[in-house]
Amino acid sequence: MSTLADVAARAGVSKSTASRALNGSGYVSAETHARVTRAAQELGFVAHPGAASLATGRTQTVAVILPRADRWYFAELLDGVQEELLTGGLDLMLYNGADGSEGRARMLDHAISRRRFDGVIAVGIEPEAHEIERLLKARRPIVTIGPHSEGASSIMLDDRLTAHVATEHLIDLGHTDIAFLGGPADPQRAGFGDALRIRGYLDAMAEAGLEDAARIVPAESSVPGGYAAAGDLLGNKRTRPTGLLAVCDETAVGAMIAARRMAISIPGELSVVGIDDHQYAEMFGLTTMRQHPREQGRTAVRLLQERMQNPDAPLARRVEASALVVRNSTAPRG
Amino acid sequence: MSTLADVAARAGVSKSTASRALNGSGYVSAETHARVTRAAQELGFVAHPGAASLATGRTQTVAVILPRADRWYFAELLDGVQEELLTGGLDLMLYNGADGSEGRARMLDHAISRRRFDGVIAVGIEPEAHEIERLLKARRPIVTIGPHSEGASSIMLDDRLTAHVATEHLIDLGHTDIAFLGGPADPQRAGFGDALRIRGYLDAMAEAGLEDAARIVPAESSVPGGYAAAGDLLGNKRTRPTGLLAVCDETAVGAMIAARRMAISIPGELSVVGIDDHQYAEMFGLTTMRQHPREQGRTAVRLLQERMQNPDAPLARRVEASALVVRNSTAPRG
DNA sequence: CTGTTAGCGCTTTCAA
DNA sequence: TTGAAAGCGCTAACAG
Repeated sequence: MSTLADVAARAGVSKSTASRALNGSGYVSAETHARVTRAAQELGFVAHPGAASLATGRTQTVAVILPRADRWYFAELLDGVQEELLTGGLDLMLYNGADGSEGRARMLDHAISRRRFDGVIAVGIEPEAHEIERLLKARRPIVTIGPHSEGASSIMLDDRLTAHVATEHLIDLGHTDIAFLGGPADPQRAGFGDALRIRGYLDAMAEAGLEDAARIVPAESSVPGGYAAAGDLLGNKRTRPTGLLAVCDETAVGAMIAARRMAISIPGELSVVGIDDHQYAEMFGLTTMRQHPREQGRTAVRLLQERMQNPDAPLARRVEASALVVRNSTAPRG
Repeated sequence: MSTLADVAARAGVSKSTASRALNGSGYVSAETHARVTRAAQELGFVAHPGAASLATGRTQTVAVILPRADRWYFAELLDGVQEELLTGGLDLMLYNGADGSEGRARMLDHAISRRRFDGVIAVGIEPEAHEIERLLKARRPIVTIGPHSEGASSIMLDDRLTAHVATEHLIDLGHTDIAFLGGPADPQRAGFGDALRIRGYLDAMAEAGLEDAARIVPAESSVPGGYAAAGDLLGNKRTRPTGLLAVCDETAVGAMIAARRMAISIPGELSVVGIDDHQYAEMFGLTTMRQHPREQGRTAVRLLQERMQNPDAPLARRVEASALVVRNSTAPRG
């Protein structure tokens, strides 16, 4: 509850000197600095953020836009962002709402108009939604995680390569009938990342001369989603593939559970590869492409901070690689 | 970028009148009100939150303290909170960090000292951590979700009754050898909710004269946690229980997967009950006690708003009931 | 290196 | 019902 004036009085200096000493900006003698810091400490002084923001235009807050928190990937990301923000003394204002949901647009408007943040980390924003353009109008630096957008720094998994490598892994094991499990029923509406994963899968199939065998089975990115989709796909023994690349580990796990229910042995009769290296992958023995959302979150904060300090800093565009983690869900074609 | 002064000028009134018109406080003629609102609209005016907060002391922000975002329960809760906050035009400042984690205390101090929020929603705070006391010092209303604390409103599941009912369900089916799966290895360190669930389980067992058969098998509240713990528990056919109450659905699902791997039929040889009605419960046919974290989140916001508007409003203490949802994971003892 | 002086944009008495 | 004026607590020129 004490104000800068109190601190200044106690230290026997003016408010401006106190301010300078506390912010480390401008010249202050070592002795004065010490006196002021001590006074502040003794009074338990903490600057009123509203007042500071009014005076400087800065808020020490980062907005995080997230489609949802209930998937492993996003939750991990969020944790990483939070950790890194904390070390910088920045606050995290969360705006979570599904793409295209009713509240989402309203949320974004609300967020932007109140401009309560110095920077934005936007996760999984679809370029065609033009959300980035609206954010850019707020003239705050932006880092996207997922699809890259003009005017923003970005971090993304090399989705295409990831799916390519995963598919090749199956091909190398001798599989020729490999299905891709994931994406919406209407492939046109596939999210950016999903579309790239499908692309990588198709490329790899084509390179191996298997383009005719390629098939894409829509599935939600969740365990029940993978379970349901795999149920249909694996039901008929005649048409069942021997290899499966899932859009993410959750979907892959769902498929594995479905397979087990149908008494299809993994990896004996069916090899499954996921993408993520989800917390559950280990227990299911799932072969997968590992990515590090937590690290991505931390990196996003660092990139953002650079541009918050220097708005003219160049935009960064990071593409992350993933590594194949082989467990027991894949084996040579029987 | 336009300020209240701009709006006032455009509407041909003073700043104070404009402010009154926009905030709906005080007397303003209908005609003036209309003119001001129009002017504000045309200019796309939005009050600078920092300035408003400096003048009023209020921030239109609610802090949410969460142990983690990667579990279904917390993620759902968060979504509910966000939705409801949005309808009230409030912003959500997130502080997530595991109980007792290194950053957690720092986070809380940071949050409190900056007092950037008008109220707090604290999820799963353990009473003995004294975090609530520290929050109360910030003199902001608090709603806890989970353990109740003096001085705060609270919403909690009736954990004890829930576990009691779930256990009774198994007893009614004729089971006598029923284990509880969950809680830490050292029962003293069980979280508040977990401890109550264990209590409810023990009570029900005792009431049925089964106290000697009661046993508690520690397990993490996660699928892999349930899987690992069930592996040990179910391994020996001699000592294997016929009924299992898991601390949450994730643990229950893990146990079901473990059972299936060991070719233990559910519900033929083993009945399993969970708590939550998790997104996955349906697909696993899991019998469970349903709770509604999303609704709990919304309710928390409403309770908080009441006390934000009127600090003298009485503290609320809501205890929510859960309902038994019977699926296919439970059956009469074979 | 330090103090004085103006605000930042809004709300809120108080008088009119 | 409206306006003038005084801050809220901080920062940032500008002098000194």
